[in-house]
Amino acid sequence: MQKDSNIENIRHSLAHLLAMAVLARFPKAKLGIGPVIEHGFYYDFKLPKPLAPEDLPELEKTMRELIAQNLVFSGEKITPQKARTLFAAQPFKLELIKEFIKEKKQLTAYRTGDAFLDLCKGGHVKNTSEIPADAFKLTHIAGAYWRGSEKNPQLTRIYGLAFQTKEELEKHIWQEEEAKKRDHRVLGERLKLFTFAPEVGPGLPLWLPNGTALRDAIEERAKKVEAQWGYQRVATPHIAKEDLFRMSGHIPYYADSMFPAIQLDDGNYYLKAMNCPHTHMIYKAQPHSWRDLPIRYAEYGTVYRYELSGTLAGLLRTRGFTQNDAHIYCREDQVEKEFLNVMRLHEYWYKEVFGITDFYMRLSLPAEDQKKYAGLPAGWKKAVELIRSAMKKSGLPFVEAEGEAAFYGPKVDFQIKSAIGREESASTNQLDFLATSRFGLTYTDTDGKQKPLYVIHRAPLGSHERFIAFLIEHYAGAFPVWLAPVQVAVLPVSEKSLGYAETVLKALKEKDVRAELDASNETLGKKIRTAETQKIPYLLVVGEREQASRNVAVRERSKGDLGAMALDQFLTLTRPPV
RNA sequence: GCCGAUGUAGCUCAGCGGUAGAGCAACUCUUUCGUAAAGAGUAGGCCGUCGGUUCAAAUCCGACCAUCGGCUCCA
Repeated sequence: MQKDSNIENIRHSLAHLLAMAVLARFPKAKLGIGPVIEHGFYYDFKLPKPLAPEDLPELEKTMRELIAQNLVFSGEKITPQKARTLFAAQPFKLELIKEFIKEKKQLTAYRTGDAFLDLCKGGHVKNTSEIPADAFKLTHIAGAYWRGSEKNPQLTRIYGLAFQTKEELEKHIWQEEEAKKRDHRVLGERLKLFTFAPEVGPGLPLWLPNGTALRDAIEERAKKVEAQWGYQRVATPHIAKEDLFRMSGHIPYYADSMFPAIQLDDGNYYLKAMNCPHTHMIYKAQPHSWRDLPIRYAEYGTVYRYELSGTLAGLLRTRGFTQNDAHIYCREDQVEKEFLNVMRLHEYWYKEVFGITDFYMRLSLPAEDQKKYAGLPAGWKKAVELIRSAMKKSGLPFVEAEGEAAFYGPKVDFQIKSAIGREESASTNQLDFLATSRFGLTYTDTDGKQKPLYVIHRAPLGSHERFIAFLIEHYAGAFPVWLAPVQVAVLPVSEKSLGYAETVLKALKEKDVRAELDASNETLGKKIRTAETQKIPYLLVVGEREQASRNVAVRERSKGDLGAMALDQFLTLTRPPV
């Protein structure tokens, strides 16, 4: 429908109007770029003085006045020379012009009304009268580097939302507010999952008992799954000597992201930022025959990365986190099959276990700039071919992205989307063809000679921290029974039933159910309310009636009263579905 | 790290020059209760930290720390 194609034009036109409004206020402002984004638009400016959020309504008002003037948008092709004259006062535009000329692109400029001219490839409404004046809103101000590089000057970015109708705008704002209620930081607090302490430090989460129960439930499941899929578990320390990280190549490539060295009298020690080097030493501890391969070492390894303070965000970005890590050591002829199995494992976790149906893989390749990457082009090419082939065979959706590879090989990220559409990079997998040259990892082939080895790094559940953040938002805190920190709450109707409630609690614990007793001096209604807000899957109400019949009255989360039944019958309900 | 905003009791927030308040949570007492909030009372704060301005600072200014929204980065 025309409606859909038009919204982009409306958003783009609003970006121009925003630029006009800003120029009206700050005639000396320098213009960056003003593209359309998912729910609206933004425009970057170099401003003579900082802008406050309180200034946004005024800019909006100016934009509405401009809309009311029924201004005409008109575009024209311009010559490089003319472009340089027209935008002589706009250094960022001149930079773009220079680049476009180099790329031999046709330059176009768009005029809005008489006053405003912008270098722009087009996509506008014909007249501002087509823009609904009540369906956009300037939302926030943020800093953004010119052209996305921190080496460039930082500009002020103004974001706006824009829709076809006021109703759509309001609906979107409402949805954002709903999403905020699911924010893992909000629910993490309310469900008592994790916390942070200034004394411990930023980006270093503390897991409360409820959160730890969740971690343990996932980890126990992972141990079982990995045992079934042919992995062996290993464990390694959190620090290692500098030698190891020189060998791995982390020191030159990754040192900025590592916590600084601990200096001891036998040299420098570092907190590990990755588990691989340690695990490789386990592989190296004994000789391996071609018959032994593939060897799959799994571990829940805690790593520490000195992330920029401004990037820390709840559990999504921390400075210490525990990865669901494993390394698969295999021969070249095994790579494709192993990689395919890793993809199948992801599929199993996401679809079967967590009900995440919306996910895709992203193959990250090196940028044109080879300098940043450690490998030889030949090894890269081979590695990419092996991965791509496995990806195709998996039948799972994937995209390719340039310039985002790890320094030791191409990587495959799994992007997962939660029930509310938040997309997260959940898992990173790499094919490492440098382990032989860096660490001297080999195997003895049929001819008795040492042959080079491939290593697959995989982490389907990424880190506990990020994955749990995702799950909190995905389930809105209402975890399935097998994950719920507290699976059952026993609620005595009054203190008269406390004794029987304790008997029930004991019976549940004997069956390894994570159960709690609410012994507070409150009404039943209050106890139910408290338990429901804690998202506990099952509540067992026990009063004199239940005590007499040796039953429990079961209430299921969000479904309500299921009636009385024997405890054994109830226990069959709480078994995990798989 | 950079840009911007914010920082008051465990939590959510009010107060915004004359030395602090509410609701929930906690604790005590009363109540002994049948499927989403019983009633009363008590306690709890160096108003993020450190400086400055002022007769007087939670309130104004500065620095730092932390958090939030972005940028960059990333599990």
